[in-house]
Amino acid sequence: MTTELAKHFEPTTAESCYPDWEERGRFSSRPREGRKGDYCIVLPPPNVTGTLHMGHAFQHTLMDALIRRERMRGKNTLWQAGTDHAGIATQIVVARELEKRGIHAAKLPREEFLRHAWEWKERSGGLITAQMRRLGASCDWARERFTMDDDLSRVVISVFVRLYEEGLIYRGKRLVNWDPVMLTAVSDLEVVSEEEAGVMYHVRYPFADGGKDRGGGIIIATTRPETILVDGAIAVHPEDERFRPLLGRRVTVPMTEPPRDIEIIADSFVDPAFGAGCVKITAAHDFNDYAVRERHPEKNIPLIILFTPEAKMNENAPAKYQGLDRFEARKRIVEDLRAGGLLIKEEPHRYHLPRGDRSGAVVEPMLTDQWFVRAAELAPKALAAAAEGRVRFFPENWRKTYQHWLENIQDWCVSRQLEWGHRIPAWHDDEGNIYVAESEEKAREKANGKKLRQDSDVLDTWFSSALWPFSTLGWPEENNEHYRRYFPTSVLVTGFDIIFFWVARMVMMSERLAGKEPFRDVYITGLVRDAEGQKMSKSKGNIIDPLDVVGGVSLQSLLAKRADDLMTPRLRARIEAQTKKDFPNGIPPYGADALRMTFASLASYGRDIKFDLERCAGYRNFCNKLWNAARFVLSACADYKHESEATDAANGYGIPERWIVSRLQRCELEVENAFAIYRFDLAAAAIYHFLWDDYCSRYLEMAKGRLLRNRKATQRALVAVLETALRLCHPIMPFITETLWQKIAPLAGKSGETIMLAPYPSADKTKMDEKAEAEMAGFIAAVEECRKLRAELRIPPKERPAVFIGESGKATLAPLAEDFCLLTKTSEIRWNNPPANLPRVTVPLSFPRKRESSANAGNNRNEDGDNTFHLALDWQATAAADKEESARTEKKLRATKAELEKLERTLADPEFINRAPPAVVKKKTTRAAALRATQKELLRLRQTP
RNA sequence: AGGCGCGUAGCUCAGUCGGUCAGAGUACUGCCUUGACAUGGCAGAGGUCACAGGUUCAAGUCCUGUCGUGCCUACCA
Repeated sequence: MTTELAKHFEPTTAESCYPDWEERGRFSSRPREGRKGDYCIVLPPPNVTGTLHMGHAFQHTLMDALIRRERMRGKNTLWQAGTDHAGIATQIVVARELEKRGIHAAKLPREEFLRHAWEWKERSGGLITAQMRRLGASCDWARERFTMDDDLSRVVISVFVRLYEEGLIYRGKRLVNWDPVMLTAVSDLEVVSEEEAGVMYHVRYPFADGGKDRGGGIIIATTRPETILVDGAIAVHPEDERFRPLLGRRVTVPMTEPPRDIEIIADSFVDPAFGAGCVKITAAHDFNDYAVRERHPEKNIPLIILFTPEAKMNENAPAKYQGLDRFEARKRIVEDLRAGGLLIKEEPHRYHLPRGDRSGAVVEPMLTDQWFVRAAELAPKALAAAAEGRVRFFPENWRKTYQHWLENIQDWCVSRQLEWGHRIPAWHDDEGNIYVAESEEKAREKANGKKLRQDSDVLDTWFSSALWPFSTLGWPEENNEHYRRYFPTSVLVTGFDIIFFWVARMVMMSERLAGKEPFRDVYITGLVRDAEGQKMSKSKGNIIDPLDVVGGVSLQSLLAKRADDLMTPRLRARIEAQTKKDFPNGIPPYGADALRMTFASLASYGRDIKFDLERCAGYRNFCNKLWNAARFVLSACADYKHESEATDAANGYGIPERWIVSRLQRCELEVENAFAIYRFDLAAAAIYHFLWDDYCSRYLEMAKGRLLRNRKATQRALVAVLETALRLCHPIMPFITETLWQKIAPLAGKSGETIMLAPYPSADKTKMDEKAEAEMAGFIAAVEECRKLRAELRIPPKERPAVFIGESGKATLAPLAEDFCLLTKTSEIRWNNPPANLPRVTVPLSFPRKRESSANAGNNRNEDGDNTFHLALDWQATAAADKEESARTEKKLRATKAELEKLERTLADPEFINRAPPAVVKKKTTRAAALRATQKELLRLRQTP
């Protein structure tokens, strides 16, 4: 060999092939002659808020595996990459960065802030794509996009204009979730509610007529006493007898200046059993209350806004409260209520507080002008796409979640009061008219040259994301080659956390605008969590950077990454302690292939992926195993010259060669079935077991002996199977397979510059060999029984005793006698029933189904009438080993007896015989016969010593 | 409150059509540095499949309920 392989797999070396792939255009989506179909995945564009996390790496691995496999299967493939501007998230990050440099983002002119944001985008976007490359992602980088690229922005604007003109977008004053820290509206999806401790205040509103009945007023319960100031009504349940007499009566709102009266009205949303049984109605600051007002237009319930955008008390509050923060105001008002004798009761109360998911601030329902999409009009087609199976979910049950949301869909607030994003293409004149157009010029035309200013809002990020699958492919240019070829895309791979945010909205927009579904399949992945099942998050300090798993990281760097940014020292100390405990020596380098294999094997249909580095270590070992297998093959086949493919007979293939080839087909079939339903874990497991158990532990070990006897055929099998297996694993482990394939492929007579474009293996049924598999199954069983016997008898490893094998085993084992001796470290086989004084085991043989009834199967039946034979080692056990052996015998006997009794009970049941399928009856009968033989043998053994 | 999951070996999880289905990896125990690999080999121990009913000849698997647990949606002021 001119080029020796290192003794251990070195991931970094293998991973260095990436630039070559890229430079040679291996990832290109350009269609080629003779390709068999098209396959496209659009990458869910990562936010340019920083770097990729484990969840991204996980999903990217799966997408890359799909793409690489289809590329090898001969399709034109496009993996469309790109990043998302991620409006609010990025704006927060950029503002924070500026803060560090002493710049107050809020005070910057819009243009200046945007300049900083673009700088940040360049940096972050570069980091993200570098990370993806490091993990092996085979995106068509030449087509990489950003949601705010000029052409994509133009599409966003034109879609907005179109939907506006079609009446699907409108502007209106509506109650929206307002984030008083970010100073923007947020959609209901961006609000997280968690239970928190609060206080329920019971407050008396005096009767306006001065009546002293019922204690002189009505008592309401509230958690937000500060909003009393702008109450518009009191509501009770229409059938609540306690309050019925009060309907229509008026009460005075406490502490208003000048005092205001409001009416007691009936509305069935009030729960008589909760709180005081009656509710104050603050229509401008509560969604329920707003709805009450809409239901009772005749009552003219006032709609008074109490807060500034920062959630401070505005001019509608009495002078003494004006300018106070809402929570400060609450304290003061409670004090004043108490002083005025109107505070009847305070009790601790747990309730859900809505907070902005980005800022963490308590969100305020606020009446503002916003832009909305009439989602309810878009939903039916999106529902139909799923119902008709044009869009299929994997796993299927996520379809229900999708449907449920679409069936209950609300209008979508798409305006955000931010700098960073697609500016809404609407212009206002001084008279309050609005002109929606694709450019200022066009707007001015519509406005007859009036002085205009553009709406200062930008669009929700998800608005542009919803167009991503087709806008990146060239839509609305219907003739664009990529659009025609690759749309609808093949599969969307994403997490369940954004089914609402993104998946449903993409389908809605695509159905409406492109007239078809955006993707055929939706594969919903689980969410990557840490080894304890905690969600990975910066604030928890349990983030793992995927590249640190690939390349390793010292404890120091890890601590710096996790804790440096944290403001609170206590949190910092806790995270440092936890990190030191979890990774006392940092993280060793596992390599991209091992990480990818880990991700694949964790990708079952479960919801949570607990990421455990131990698992990763297992697959790193697997890489090393594969590496060393190749190393062995290369050294064993240094003198091998490939000759053209021939029949098994001409190849000189024996049973083991036919067996390993057959097993390979089976593995290929399993992988194919697994990929078809996105069960990457099953594909990974099939590959793992084939390579480790069948190829390495069994065939390769046998090959060591067979190379001496049947060199050429053994070499051919070793090389051909390994070469195919490398191609089979390539989609999951691209680097190691490319490196090894470069060395192995020439031996196998394969040409080609890269494994990436070599054909993907698919099972060849003619190479499945049931007979060889059955005979090898018998052989393997014999080897395992013999090894167990060795271990039980405590035979030192260096000893090579002879082995007795009963006559009925001869047909199966004689052709493999030398292999048997090699694998069991025995000297020779003596073909007669073991002498009675030696402990022996019973080995079952299996036969190919087709030949089961044929005449020669009978030759292998022993005196018990079942397909077994006896095996013993020519070795006198020591007393100690003997004692242990007899203990084991007892245990086996108990287990055998128990199973046999259970089986016999079943077989004795006439119902079972009558109703169960004959195949099952036969199976159990056979099993019972085998157990009886085993039991007989064990009983004999117990008496012999 | 509704919806969707989950509960299988110490840990992380497979188990598709009800019948070789009590499984894998990892951790653990013993032996082995044998010419691909100690990131390895051989062997071993370890589970009342959360619990209770039901359907069935047959249930980890299907049905009902209970307990535990997680997520999502909507919420009572």
